[in-house]
Amino acid sequence: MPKLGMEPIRKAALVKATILEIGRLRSLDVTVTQIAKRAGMSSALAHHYFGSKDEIFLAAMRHILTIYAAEVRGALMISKTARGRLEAILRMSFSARNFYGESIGAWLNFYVLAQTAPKAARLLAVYQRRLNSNLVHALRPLASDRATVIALTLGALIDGVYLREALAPKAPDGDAAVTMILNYLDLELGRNSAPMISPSNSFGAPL
Amino acid sequence: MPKLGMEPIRKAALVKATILEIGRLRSLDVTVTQIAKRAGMSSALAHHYFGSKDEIFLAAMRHILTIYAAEVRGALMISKTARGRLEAILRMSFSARNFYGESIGAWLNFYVLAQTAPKAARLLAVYQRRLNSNLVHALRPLASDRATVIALTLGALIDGVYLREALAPKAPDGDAAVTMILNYLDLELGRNSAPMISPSNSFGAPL
DNA sequence: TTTTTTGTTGATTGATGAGTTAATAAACGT
DNA sequence: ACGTTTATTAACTCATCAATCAACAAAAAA
Repeated sequence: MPKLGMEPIRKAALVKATILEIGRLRSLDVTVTQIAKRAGMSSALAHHYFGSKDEIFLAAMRHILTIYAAEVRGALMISKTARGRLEAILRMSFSARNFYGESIGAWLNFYVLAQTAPKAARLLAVYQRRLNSNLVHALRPLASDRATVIALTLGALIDGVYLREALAPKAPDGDAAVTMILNYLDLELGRNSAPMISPSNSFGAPL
Repeated sequence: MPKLGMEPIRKAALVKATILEIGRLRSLDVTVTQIAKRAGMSSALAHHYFGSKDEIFLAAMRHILTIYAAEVRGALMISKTARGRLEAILRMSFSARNFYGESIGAWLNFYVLAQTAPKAARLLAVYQRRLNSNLVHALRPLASDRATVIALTLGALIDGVYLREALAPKAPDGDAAVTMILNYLDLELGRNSAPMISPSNSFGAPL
């Protein structure tokens, strides 16, 4: 009983199932059959729509990055101050959608995939460039010459916290992650002037 | 022509070959046959000595952690000041032995292994606890109450920088990594002294 | 000298899993 | 009505790989 127009539906289901399964097993050793079963279809159909397992993985990765990018874009638009934009980027990086069990597990494994799959590496490079560009942009008015260094450090910090959460047996705590990184940021910005609009800086003002 | 006492030699060769192959392929999808061949023996012999592929991986991981721990211990012993001890930990984390292509690639993959193999997770937990304890210990006299927070941040930064180097197509730069992290550290400690020993800082002093 | 222990490998087994094929069927266009 | 396109899967092929086995060789112990 072939209802037509199934392609996008099936593809979306497969992408979702892929992220779920990778997150659940915390490994890229997920079989196409597993993914397909969770998505409610046969493995043959998965191959029919995506051609290969690699393509399924790439589609899942693309999806995660797309969601994340959209969230950051949205949050940036409603942020007026430079400090607010930085905080927005951080909050989105550890938002509920991106920072829960399945996504975190999938992330780490995508990093691994990027080590061997050139297409995955390119996707990840795009994400990293965009993140860095966003950070530098927001930092420029606050720390003109040191913007690039701070952006690099922030990027590394984000990845590091993510990595540690991926390993932690406990449930991830996005707020704690953001607080920790903001602490570093305020330390950096507190140094050379930097118009301190925002609260929660080292002067002890409450959030 | 069986010379006796081969066991430790063979095992060491296999461990070395494992790290090399995982680093080279940047993936845990290394076959026992590949490892054994690089170590100059048959896959059957590898199984004979280690019993299973998992045990081979664990031995390799244990080896890397042992080397790293020994280096840190050694560096800590000859450091007199608290600040020197912190710098020592950082330098060792990005030292030549730990911070070159093969080891970096192996590291990231051991993190992945730890997600599924409980024994690997335990090993990694030991490393993380020891690192944190070392950091807190060295930080205590410099930032008594904030020591734990700073230690956590440093740990995340180390992992984050490592992760990014694992992905970068270019050759790793340990000095740059250390400088970046020391920058954060001095910022935290800045309030109370912190002599600027390190080169290549924002003052533009040449190496 | 016989027996046991240690070292070693080619060949085999058994499982698993990616990708293909052949077939069925319902919708759509003409 | 009829051929084409889209949806779908059971069954199959083919490759890979971890692990085991059977066998041989040499040193050490008895």
